[in-house]
Amino acid sequence: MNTLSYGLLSLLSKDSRTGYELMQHIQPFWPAKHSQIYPLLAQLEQKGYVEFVHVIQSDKPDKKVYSLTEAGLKALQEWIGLPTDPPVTRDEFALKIYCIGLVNKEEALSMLVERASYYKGKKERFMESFEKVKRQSEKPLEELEFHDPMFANYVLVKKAMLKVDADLHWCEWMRSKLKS
Amino acid sequence: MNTLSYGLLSLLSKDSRTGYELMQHIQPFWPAKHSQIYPLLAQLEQKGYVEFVHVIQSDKPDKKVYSLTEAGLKALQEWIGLPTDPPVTRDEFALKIYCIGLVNKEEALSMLVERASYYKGKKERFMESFEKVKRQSEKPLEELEFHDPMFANYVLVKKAMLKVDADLHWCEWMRSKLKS
DNA sequence: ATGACATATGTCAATTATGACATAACAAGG
DNA sequence: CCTTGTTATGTCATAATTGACATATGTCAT
Repeated sequence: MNTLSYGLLSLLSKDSRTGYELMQHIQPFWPAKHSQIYPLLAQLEQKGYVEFVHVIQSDKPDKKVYSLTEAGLKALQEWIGLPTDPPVTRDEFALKIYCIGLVNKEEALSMLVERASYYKGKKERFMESFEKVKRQSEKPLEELEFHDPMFANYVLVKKAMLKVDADLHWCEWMRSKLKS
Repeated sequence: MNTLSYGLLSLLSKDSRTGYELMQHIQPFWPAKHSQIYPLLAQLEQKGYVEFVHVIQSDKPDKKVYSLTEAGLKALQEWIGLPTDPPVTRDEFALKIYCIGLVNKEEALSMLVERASYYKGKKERFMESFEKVKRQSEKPLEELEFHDPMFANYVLVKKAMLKVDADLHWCEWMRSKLKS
């Protein structure tokens, strides 16, 4: 059982979902392609941690809706108690910045503009998620309690926003550095 | 040629370094073990992008000091102009937070305290790097110019600090949420 | 002295992750 | 009508990454 498998169980602990949906929703925390997800779901099903029902759709292709089993919940709870690996970030842009002096200022500036716009797009999507959480929640977000199912959504979007703000802030700071 | 290979060239564009040193210094941008670095260096040498000299040491094991060649510099410059992959972060802790409601508040709080202390340690190390850059630089850091070899060190430490501050800020905010 | 740790390089099996291929049904736009 | 995009599931070869094993020297603490 690798981390991604536990991640899938984690998502399934809130809602039953298809492999396709799991693939989409796990991206912010643990990027993975469907070609990695589907085999892991089959494994989890064999272990009895998840189960699925075929759902026939007329407008779209049929799907398998997965749910967490009792055994899956138990496995998930044990995993939470285990030591947590530190986050891993691999950033090609930072590697390029390390030797940015090799190109001229104009090229460097255009790279930064592009990266800033990438982060702006990300921020926009996070703001949309934030609004979505706000709409779905009955209470004002600040009053959400620990055990409320919306609590995690709220705090994780907050986390994502803080990080993307830091990235954007650095980009803008760099741009002002390069313009002078 | 994968991203890590170009990353190694990037580091070598500033200083000649051993595989061991490259492994240590590339961690913040692109975590990798020595077992991945050494074979890539051999590949890069075969391609003529780097060269090395054996250095015999009496106090420590002998080492190979790698340098960037002209061909390596050319390859590096071409890579900088190519489109840059977005950063990838995999965060087990975030996956656990998603289903944090499964455990009690006390356990959640202790997980956050631990994660906060992890980030504090990271921040301390970044602050040391910052001080080191400050000492090595002749000019005040804010006055460092684009082509100064210290410029990249300065802006990358700044980047790391901003991100770790965001992480720490979120941890403390979460702690206050859980205590109430 | 004995074990642990840092330096230093290397190989190799196993795991993790990606990209390509494959199929299929419907929607939307040109 | 045709291409492109989304939904939906799956396999497989390849690539990237890790963890274990291997070796050697020196230091430092117990």
